[in-house]
Amino acid sequence: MAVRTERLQDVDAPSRPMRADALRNHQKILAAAEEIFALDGVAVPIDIVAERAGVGVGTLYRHFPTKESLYEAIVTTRIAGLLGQADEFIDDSASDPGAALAAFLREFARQASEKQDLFEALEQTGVDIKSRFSERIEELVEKIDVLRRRAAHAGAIRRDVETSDIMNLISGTCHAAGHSGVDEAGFQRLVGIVLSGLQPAK
Amino acid sequence: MAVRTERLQDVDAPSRPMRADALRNHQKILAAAEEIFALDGVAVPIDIVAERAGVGVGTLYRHFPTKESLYEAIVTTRIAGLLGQADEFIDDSASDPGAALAAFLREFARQASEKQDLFEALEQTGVDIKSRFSERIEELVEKIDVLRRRAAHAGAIRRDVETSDIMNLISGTCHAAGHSGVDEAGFQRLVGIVLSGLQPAK
DNA sequence: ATATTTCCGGAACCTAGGTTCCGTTTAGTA
DNA sequence: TACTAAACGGAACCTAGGTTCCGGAAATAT
Repeated sequence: MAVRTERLQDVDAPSRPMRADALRNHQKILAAAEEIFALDGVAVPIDIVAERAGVGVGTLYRHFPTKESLYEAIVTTRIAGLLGQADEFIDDSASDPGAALAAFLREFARQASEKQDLFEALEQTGVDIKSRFSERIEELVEKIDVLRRRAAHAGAIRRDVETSDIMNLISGTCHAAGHSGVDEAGFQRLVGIVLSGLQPAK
Repeated sequence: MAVRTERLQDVDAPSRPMRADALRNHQKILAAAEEIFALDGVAVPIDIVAERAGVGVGTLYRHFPTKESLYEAIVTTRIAGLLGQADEFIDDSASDPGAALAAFLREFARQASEKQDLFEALEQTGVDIKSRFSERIEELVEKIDVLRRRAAHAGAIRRDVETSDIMNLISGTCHAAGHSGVDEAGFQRLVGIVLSGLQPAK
């Protein structure tokens, strides 16, 4: 779940602590959005989210001025989680680079496949710069790039693939898998194919 | 281009041949839609298509009772083209099965990547059955399945991949490539990765 | 307990895009 | 050329979904 609660009023505005009910609603909204966006994607009407949170739309808009801002809050949290996991793989210098990359990508794909919102965000990588979490995605790309370079250096994957290729393959696969309703097993098979495609030609 | 012109009135309705201007408009609409859908995808407002065709919306709706019906007409034509090409690869018993599959998939992917509408249609494979061209896609899957089986039998690709896997990988890749604006070269690289991922483990 | 201030809820508003309607135009025909 | 039926065009309509507004509740401060 991992929800941000602190600092809900603007910086340097020591006015007053947020009212108790307001805080409660804020979290209810985040929780509801997390659940519903994951299941149905961002296309879900905002009213549904409000209803699920047991709150009026007006209240929802008081906390998040825009549907996109709510979406952004959720996705940013999700990506933050991935960033943490990426770091673990990067720091674990024990395992071999090829395995580290593969393991991370599998995890990455697994999450993207079960959180509609996440992959909907990913598949926009490089499109409209307007979305504010694009810099989070940049960070993610950086980290994957580290793993990719190491794997390439170790000869575990081709040298001519770029990190953006990897992103495209994974997010594309997630997309297709999501839309045609394959099960977890089938999904991992797809990722497996992509991973073996990344290996150097024999 | 390849546009259907015949039989625009219902079957067994020998009433009268279509008026000349009507026929002309019909084709202008199809041509405009083909161009615009390919470029901008199905999401483009219907008014734009009408404008591009130099026709009022009313006229457009006289020829195609629904936006979806227009879309369907375009996509059906596109898929028909692919079916033809698939047959060529199937009939050409000279070339080796692995190469035939790869060549067809490359061509398939190339077309999907340059026709937004096509891949938007493909990525719905298996979702809503309502779209009437779903049976065309079935046909396509059948043909790809022939190529796949032969390639598998010849040992050119793994035996554990299903045709739906291939469809998912290709259409997913098209999707991602389309959304992140890679060039033709980058795109073929992605397809290449997928293709080599399909090969048996060394 | 009362005043003050924040917050709540949901009706109302606005926009975009698909679809329909109908007065006008034009092709086909005698 | 005049008549009729088919086709045209685009204003108007309808719906869905995001966003705003404001009178009424509810917390917190005094």
